Amino acid sequence: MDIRAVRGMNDILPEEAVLWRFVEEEARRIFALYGFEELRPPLLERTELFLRGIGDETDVVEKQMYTFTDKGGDSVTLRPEATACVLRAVIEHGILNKDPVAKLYTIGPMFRYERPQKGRFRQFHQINAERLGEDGPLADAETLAMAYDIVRSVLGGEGLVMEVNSLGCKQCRPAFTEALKAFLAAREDLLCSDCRRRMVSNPLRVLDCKVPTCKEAVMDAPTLDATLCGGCREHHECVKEGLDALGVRYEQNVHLVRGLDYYTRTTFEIVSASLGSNSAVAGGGRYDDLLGLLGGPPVGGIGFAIGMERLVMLAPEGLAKKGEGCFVAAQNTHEARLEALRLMMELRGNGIPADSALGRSFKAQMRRADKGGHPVCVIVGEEELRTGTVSLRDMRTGSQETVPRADLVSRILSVLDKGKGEKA
RNA sequence: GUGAGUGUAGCUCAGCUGGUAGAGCGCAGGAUUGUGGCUCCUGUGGCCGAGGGUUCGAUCCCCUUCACUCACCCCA
Repeated sequence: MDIRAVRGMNDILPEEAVLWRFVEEEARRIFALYGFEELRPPLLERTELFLRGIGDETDVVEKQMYTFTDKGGDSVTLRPEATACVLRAVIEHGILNKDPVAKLYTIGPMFRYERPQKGRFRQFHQINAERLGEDGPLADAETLAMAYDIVRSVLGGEGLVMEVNSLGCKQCRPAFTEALKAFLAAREDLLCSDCRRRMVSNPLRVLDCKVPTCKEAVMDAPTLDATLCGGCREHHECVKEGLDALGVRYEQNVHLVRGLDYYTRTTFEIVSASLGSNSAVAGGGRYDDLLGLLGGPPVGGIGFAIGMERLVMLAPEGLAKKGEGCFVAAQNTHEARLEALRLMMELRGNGIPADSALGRSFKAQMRRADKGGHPVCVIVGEEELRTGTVSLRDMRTGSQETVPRADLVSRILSVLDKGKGEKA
């Protein structure tokens, strides 16, 4: 084979897709519980949307976007994240004019041109939520709780930590940034070479550095919560009260920083130690100025993204099971095979999945019935044809019964039901 | 963009100081001519990532290149 998948873009094979579907279904179920509705924007947007939305000095925009000129001469970009896309759609369709509050989710692929490694790909998938028009802290708390619920529904809560922080607003953050720059400048010789560069371009990032000496150097750096303005401080305290009320355990992480420019006030990450260096399963926060920046009404919002690859990677074994149906095996005669076809159509007509491998030897058919994990095998042979019956073999116990053809559907339904009951 | 590691069967991997490949799993068939799993037997399967060099001879040594993986960076 010469042609391989594009670097960083993965096939999700049938065995894995079962789990992916499970994860998506859990997310949709929980979104519905929280009153969120789905919005599906396109994968391709005008490049300027991301330049304005994400910030043109961020890494994502500077070096990670799949940008090209289309045949009409427009610069377009495969979306690197969903927030800007959803907000664009909200503004374009005047959604907030009909209802001042919008709770939206979207699930799908994102694209960033990065070097792939564990938990990081060029096409990756996010479960994304945006909540617009509610600027109060309790909306933050509830949104964080929802993110945690989704992650926990797949991972079970073990080894997960919800980390929260406040980045302040456009009034109080500049003061903090200045204080931090001054602090770092005084300790420049203790920092790694990357951090020396960052202390100018993006001083907040230094707080997040993983180099031990840097970690030590910033131990007693000025912290955000010390310089937050009264409004931000109150907001943050109330978010935490809300999380307490919702029963979400969290840790304050004053070094938690986000890579996209638009965040204000509340930010959070859900991290898992077992993910290696890309430890965040989910991340997000509040963006009070973004909607206005993109030409929408001056209201705030809060959102998050959950990394599906990372979620799937951490999911326990055997979480999602294949749907159960039956397998139809026929003896090697033309008549038996035709009868098998008729039976399968009748089964499917009654909503029962029916698989087969009619061209193969009878033994091979039975083997496939077993490997496919079907609980029931329907057997059609000369004997059954002659007597107007079919044989039903319970593949789990090995017991077999012969029933009148007319009773096939009802018998199978009851066997499948019984199997479900035993599992539950 | 930077660094390190790894490329051998569909998958996971062995292959000694250079002599043109092996196992397990899988798949197919049989033992069991109408019955899966367990067991046993048989079979299928490879331009040893690609190109060049050294050598009588290279999966093995050298160079180049590509791919993958991990880490940095950044993020979900």
